Amino acid sequence: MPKQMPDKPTLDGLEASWDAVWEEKGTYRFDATATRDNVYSIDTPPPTVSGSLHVGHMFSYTHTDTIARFQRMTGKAVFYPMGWDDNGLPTERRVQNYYSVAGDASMPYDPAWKPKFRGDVPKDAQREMISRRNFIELCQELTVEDEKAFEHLWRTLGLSVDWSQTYATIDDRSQRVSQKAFLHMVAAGKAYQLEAPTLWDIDFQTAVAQAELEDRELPGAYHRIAFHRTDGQGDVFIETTRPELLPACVALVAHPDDERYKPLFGTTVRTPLFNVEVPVKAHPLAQPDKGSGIAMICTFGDTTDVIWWRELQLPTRAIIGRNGRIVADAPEGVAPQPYARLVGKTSKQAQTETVIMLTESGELIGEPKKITHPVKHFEKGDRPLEIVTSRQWYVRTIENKERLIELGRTVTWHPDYMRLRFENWVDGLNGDWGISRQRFFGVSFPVWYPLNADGETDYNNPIYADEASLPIDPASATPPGFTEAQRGVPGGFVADPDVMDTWATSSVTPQIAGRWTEEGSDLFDRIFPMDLRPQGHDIIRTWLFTTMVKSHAEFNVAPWKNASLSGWILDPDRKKMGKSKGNAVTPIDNLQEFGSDAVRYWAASARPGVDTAFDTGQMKIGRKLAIKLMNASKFVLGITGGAPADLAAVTHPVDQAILFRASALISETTAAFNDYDYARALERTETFFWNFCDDYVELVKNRAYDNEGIDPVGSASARSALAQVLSTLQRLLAPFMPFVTDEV
RNA sequence: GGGCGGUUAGCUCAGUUGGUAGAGCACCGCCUUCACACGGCGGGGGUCGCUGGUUCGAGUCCAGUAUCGCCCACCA
Repeated sequence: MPKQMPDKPTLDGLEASWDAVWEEKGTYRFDATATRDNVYSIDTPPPTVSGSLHVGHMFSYTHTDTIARFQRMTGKAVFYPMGWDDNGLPTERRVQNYYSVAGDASMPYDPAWKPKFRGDVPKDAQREMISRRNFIELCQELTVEDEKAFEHLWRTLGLSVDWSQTYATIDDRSQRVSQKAFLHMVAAGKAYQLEAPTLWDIDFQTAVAQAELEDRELPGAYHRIAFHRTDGQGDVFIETTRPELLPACVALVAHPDDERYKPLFGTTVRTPLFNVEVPVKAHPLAQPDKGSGIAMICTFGDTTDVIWWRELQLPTRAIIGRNGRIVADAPEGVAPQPYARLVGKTSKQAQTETVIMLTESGELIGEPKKITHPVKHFEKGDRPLEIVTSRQWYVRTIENKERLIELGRTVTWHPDYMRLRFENWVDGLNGDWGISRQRFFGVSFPVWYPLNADGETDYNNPIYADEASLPIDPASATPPGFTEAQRGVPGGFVADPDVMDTWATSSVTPQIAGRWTEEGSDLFDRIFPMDLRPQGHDIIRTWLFTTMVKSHAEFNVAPWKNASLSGWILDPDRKKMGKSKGNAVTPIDNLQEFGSDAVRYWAASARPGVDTAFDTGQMKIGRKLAIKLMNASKFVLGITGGAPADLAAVTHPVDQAILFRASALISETTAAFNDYDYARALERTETFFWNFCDDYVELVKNRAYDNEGIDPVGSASARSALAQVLSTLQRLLAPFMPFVTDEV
């Protein structure tokens, strides 16, 4: 029903009132009967609900929303779901602290169990061990509150999401889809398990994937150490930053063309202190200009060690345990006396002790030379990664590099150069994708292993769950053909204790949102491959890449037609916001201060992919624009009485000219939107709007009023043109400022 | 070492077939006249990183270079 035109239009309160209207009318509901060619589907990024809200969220989600609103206005049925990423380490850590619990994958589910504490954990409380399923239930309980806060923010911001299409990455639907996709890959030979050296976080005690690594500059020192030639011809000097790995040394290596070391190839040397005979080998990866040009190979100091160990077929002498401490038993052949002095120590402590021993024995040459060097870390971890041998699940990527790049080229990238980041990442992969994690809050592998008569696990004959039984937790469910009483006993079975990496779940968001293979649902066929994947450019190597891998494995097509990459929000010091402490702004405050349309204006002013400074000045401009639109509309509607435009009445050349320009603007902005350049569409519309107000309106004002009644034809012409252009402007601005345009 | 992006007014940025440099903010000045003081109008301010080339004409195209940032590789 028409509202009374206010004397003084205001932006205040529009968010709440229009959100209620949109919800009540189901304005943004997906039409599930629409056919694929009339659907526009969006693979919305599920935000990490255990993280805090920040302005970066509003920024990138606004970009997507302008596209969604544009597509809806072209007549498409827009599939715009929302997911919550509650799966993974951040949630797990919060749950541990909030309820004072820890997960134990071997414990059975106890449906009656309740937590003793909720946030009010006494300092001396002992963490209670609970089953994985109980742990997951706590995670779900705790994240519900966060999800509410996010939904409130999104609604206030005016995201035209269909709120009946939501999911959480740990809910049953996500688990079923993740497990099913996994079983398909196993059946097709695209996923496999392998016991191999793995990058390992000693604090979280889990494997870590290549995509989760980050380098940090740490102080270190080159230690020059003497190895003794077994032919009695003197010593060979190596330089190492990790002398504590001496007992793990399995060979020395130099470049095949290095004249200094050529005579040594094929001979052996003895390690200092530990007195192990190791060969001297040649390998092209050895760099003559690094250190002394000859390096010790340890199992394992870094990823190059792994390559040498594999390619030169060297033995294994592992000394670092999964907790990062030196293991109790010395590898075979290692002198026990000096080794005993290292047992139980951390790498750092062991290094100090080794240096003392080497100094005592005279085998450390000179003072260690201090350096700083990059050291690999888990991006969420504190201490450097170690490499330990462990059994993990992998998805084949290396053999599919070419095909993945090819599929990447079937996607239209916005901006286009982001495609190269994807291709560079794929091109640079040096191992398959490790998807198993030794954690609790994640999707479990639907797998058990038989135990032989001696109670040993038979990893070669895994028992896979039936697809019909998914989702399942093997720690609680019993494999086909067994009874629960056989769990953990010889001749029985054990569950796979691991969970999937968080990316192994979020990499199937199109399948989750689209209810893939869900009984009674044909949604997936209507939305897949999806039209758009919007996301930040920082997670091309994770989310975008892994989604491509899964889509390739299951469907052999790219999961979307377009990928649009949003930039970062930078604080005024050009630092990434939210990373450094104290500069994070609460988004809801911005929305209240400037109005959602103004914040959306700021976000939409940034060109696709461009890192953008947080700028309240730009929000002020947006607010000004929204107010101007109100006032201009008040003027036009006041003069026309809200009557629709009669284009036949537009006879005056000035009026025809403005319609002509408006028409050109529609073409230009439509083209920009079709090219995902929302910023251009906004900028052109804004420029036109200000010219319209400043020039055209002032020019025709008196003729439109026609207070004297001397030119009714000219007046009608102006009124119709005003009404028509105002209507055009409302629609062109609607994707950016939905609250004020709907109000008008 | 490889790849990518930026470099235009004090600040944040736009500038799409090459055709006499733009916006907002900030600064200064004017205006409460019937859409707009949560405002309007006007003003000052730029050798478009640098060098060379193509062209009648280059912020725009080409080559080179400097510099900042991001990603990757290296990690003895």
